[in-house]
Amino acid sequence: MDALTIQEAAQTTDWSPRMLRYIERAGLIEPRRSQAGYRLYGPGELQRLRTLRELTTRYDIGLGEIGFAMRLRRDAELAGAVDAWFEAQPRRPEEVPPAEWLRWEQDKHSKLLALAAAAPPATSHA
Amino acid sequence: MDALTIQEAAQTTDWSPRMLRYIERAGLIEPRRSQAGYRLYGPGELQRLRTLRELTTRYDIGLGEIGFAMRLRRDAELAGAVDAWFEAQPRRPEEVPPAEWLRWEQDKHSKLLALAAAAPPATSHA
DNA sequence: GAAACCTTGACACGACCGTGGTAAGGTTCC
DNA sequence: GGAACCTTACCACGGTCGTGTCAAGGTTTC
Repeated sequence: MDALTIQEAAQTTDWSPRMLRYIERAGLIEPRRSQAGYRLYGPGELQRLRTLRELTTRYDIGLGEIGFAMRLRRDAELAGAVDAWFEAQPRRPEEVPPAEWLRWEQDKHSKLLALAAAAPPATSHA
Repeated sequence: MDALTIQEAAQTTDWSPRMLRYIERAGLIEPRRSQAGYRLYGPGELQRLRTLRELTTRYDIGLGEIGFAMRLRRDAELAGAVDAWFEAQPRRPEEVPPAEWLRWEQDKHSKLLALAAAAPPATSHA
C-alpha cells in the first residue's frame, strides 16, 4: 500500500503523532481514513507535512497563521476587506527602516529559539 | 490642530488607550509624535482604527493575524513560500466554483507581482 | 503650581496555542 | 489471543494575546 499510518508518517516528517492530529484539527492537512478510521498519509501529505515544517521553522510562523492564510484564499470577502485596510495605509517610501516592528514581533520568539538551540534535543520527557 | 491625543482618539474609535498603544506596538498603526512624545492621531489614523475594529470583530480575527497579513505583503519570499505550500494542496472542486477560484488566484498573483516589482530589493533574509 | 493630561514599565488574568501524557477502547498482525 | 498499533477524549503546562490597572515621572494648561 501507498500510505503510512500516523506513527510512520510522524517519523518520516519529524512531527509527533500528537501534532499530526493537531494539524488535522487546524484544517491544514487532512489525511484520508481507512475503513476502521485510521489516518492514512499518502506521499502528497507527507511532502506537505515536511514543507509545513519548513515554513513554520524557517519563517517562524504558527499554524494559526497558515490557517489564516488559508482562510484568506478561501474567503474573498475577507481578503478584500483586509486588502482595503492596507490600501488605506500611508506609504513611507524611504523614511524609516520598516524592520523595527518586525524585530519586535520576532523578539518574543528569539529567546525561545536561542534557548532551544542551546539545549541539546534530548528526550525531554522521561 | 488636526490631531487627537490618545484618550480622545480612543473615545472616537471605541478602543481603549491601552489598546491603541498595543496596536502601535504590533506595528499596525503608528501615529506621529509631538515634540514631547505624545501620540497624535490624525484623521487617517482614526479612520484606520475604526476599520481595524470592523475587521477584527466582523471576521473574528486577531491583531496578530493582521500583522501576519502585513508581513505577507512586505516579505515576497515568505509570500511565495506560503503560496507554494498551498499550490501543492489538493483542490476540492465542488467546494469552490472554478471560475471564482481562478479569478482569485489571478488577482492574488497580480498583486503579488505588483508588490514584488514595487518593493526595493531589501529581501536580505537572515 | 496644581489639575489633568501624557509617557513607559510592570503585574495580573482569563483564554487560547503548541505540546506532551494518559486512559479507555477498537483494529491489525502474526 | 496477545502485542502493537490505532482512535477519541481528557488533564497539564508554559507561552502568547488581549486587556485592565497601577506606579513613577514628564507636559500642558490655566
